[in-house]
Amino acid sequence: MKISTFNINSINARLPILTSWLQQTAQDVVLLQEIKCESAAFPYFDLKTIGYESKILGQKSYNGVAVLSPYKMSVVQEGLPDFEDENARYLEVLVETPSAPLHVASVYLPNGNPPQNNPDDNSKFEYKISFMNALYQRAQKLLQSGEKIVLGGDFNVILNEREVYDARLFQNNALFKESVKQRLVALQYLGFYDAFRTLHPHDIGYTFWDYNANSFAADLGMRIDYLFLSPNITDKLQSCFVDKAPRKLDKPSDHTPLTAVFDF
DNA sequence: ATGCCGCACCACGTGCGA
Repeated sequence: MKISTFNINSINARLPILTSWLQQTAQDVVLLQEIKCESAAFPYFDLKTIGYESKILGQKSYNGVAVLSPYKMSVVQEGLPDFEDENARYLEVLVETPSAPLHVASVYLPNGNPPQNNPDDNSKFEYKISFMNALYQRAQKLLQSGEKIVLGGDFNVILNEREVYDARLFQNNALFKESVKQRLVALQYLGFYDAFRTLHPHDIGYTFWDYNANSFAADLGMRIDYLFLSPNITDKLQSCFVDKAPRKLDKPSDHTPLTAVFDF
């Protein structure tokens, strides 16, 4: 069982990269973020042609999340429960894999930094905190179900100074605020395991590099994409790695996929 | 990196991202 998360930064701008990556890596479940389109513009047919069904929560221009799989899927939750959200940032799907039903969520957490033209506006940060609170509540409920669960996506959180190329530059950034880090730590204390860190306690695991300058070539990255696993699949985790190949292509996303492989 | 790039769109400038 191979599961990946990938912030695609517009699925239509990235369709050739996505389809060739899918064909080369043969995924069982893919969690996409920032598809940046509504259902009418989503490339269902192109993905179906290479063997993938799609469930999406779309939005024009911004945000938008999706789950791809060759297996039967049913949507469980569009958006977080008890959380009014005008943005498409959370999609929960039950995937009927050959070995077991798998409950997955594609998560695109808000960035939380203020708009450029209004640095004192903290409304986006408050929105981020509210989203994280609602996500915590949902995660708690999911764990109680006893199902096999993967919460994956772009969490827009740098957990500590070792997860970014230069923490000094992010001291006041919404990705690195104490209240934000604490909430992602709290999610783990519920019983969700950070797949990459579970198997790689010390390795660099950057998943994002800015488009600017030579961020990727110089490895000026950060680890902000995660696969969080329920305990009943963490013990079946065989490997977890950042797949840097798609980031090296022409016209890449600024993120690259994170992949986990299980022995079920 | 306080946007040097790239995306979408009521598009040739603006909003947004991390």
